[in-house]
Amino acid sequence: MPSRRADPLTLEVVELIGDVVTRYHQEYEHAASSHQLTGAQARVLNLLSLEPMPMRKIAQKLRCEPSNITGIVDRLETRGLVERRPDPADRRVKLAAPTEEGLQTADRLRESLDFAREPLAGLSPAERAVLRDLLRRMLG
Amino acid sequence: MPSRRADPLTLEVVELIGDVVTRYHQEYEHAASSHQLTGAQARVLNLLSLEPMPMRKIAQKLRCEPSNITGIVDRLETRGLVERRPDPADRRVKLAAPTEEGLQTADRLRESLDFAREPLAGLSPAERAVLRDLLRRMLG
DNA sequence: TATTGTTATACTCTATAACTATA
DNA sequence: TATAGTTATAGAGTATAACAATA
Repeated sequence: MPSRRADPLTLEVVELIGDVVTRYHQEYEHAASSHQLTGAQARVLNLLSLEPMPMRKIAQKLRCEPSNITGIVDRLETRGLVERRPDPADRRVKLAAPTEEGLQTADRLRESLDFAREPLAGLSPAERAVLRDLLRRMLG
Repeated sequence: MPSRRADPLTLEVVELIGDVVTRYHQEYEHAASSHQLTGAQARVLNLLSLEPMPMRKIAQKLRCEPSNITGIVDRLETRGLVERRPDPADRRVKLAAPTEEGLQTADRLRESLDFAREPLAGLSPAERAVLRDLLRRMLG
């Protein structure tokens, strides 16, 4: 791939997207650590609060090796936020599911995780629709 | 902060931004590892390729503790991509600077790091300007 | 044989605290 | 005293490979 020089406008948009990504991650980590969770733990807890799932599926969602999930769920389980249940349909499978306390933590986390909600408040509904359409096209 | 329920449009935009963040990070890590670098190493190398700087300043840019930078620069130095130079003005300071090979690696990395360039190719200049303005307002 | 989850291993990133050499 | 960089330490995330239980 030859290095085509992008125009200044494109470069600025690329940089702005990088800024959004940076801020998003900072606020995500901060929100997680305010609940004594790491970013990875918060992501798994959020995932499970939507729907209990096998360890392997968590790894697929997070795009990492299944062996990593063992440790992350171990730590959430030690904290009493998640539990492992047998899968009646397949005894090899363990279903990870949030406890009642885990669901509450996930809810409180989600409230502080809607980073974009505040900045979007400054945009009109029409502008938000434009932003939505542009982002959709960016993501293909 | 009470949990106000956001409208569907806002929620979709929030989710789309999350998708952009996810894809950005995946492509960043992939581009870095294609050069046998970790994400943190790639970020430091890119930073230094713009301008040599003291170890402490790298930590400020990356928003991490200075002690972490020692190891990251160590690994880049072992690879021959970065070198430590004395600061004539203050003998406590070590300036981290890219080697010739480090600059070349940074250049090749940058070519594959302009993630947004390709997706933006589908947007007209006018649409890019709209996106730029919306992102600017999001970032305050 | 193939799949699920785990264990063992090794590396990297991260923060904290203590150390050194300068200022 | 204060600052720059390092070292030591510990915890967490990650990938790879090998393993037991089950399909």
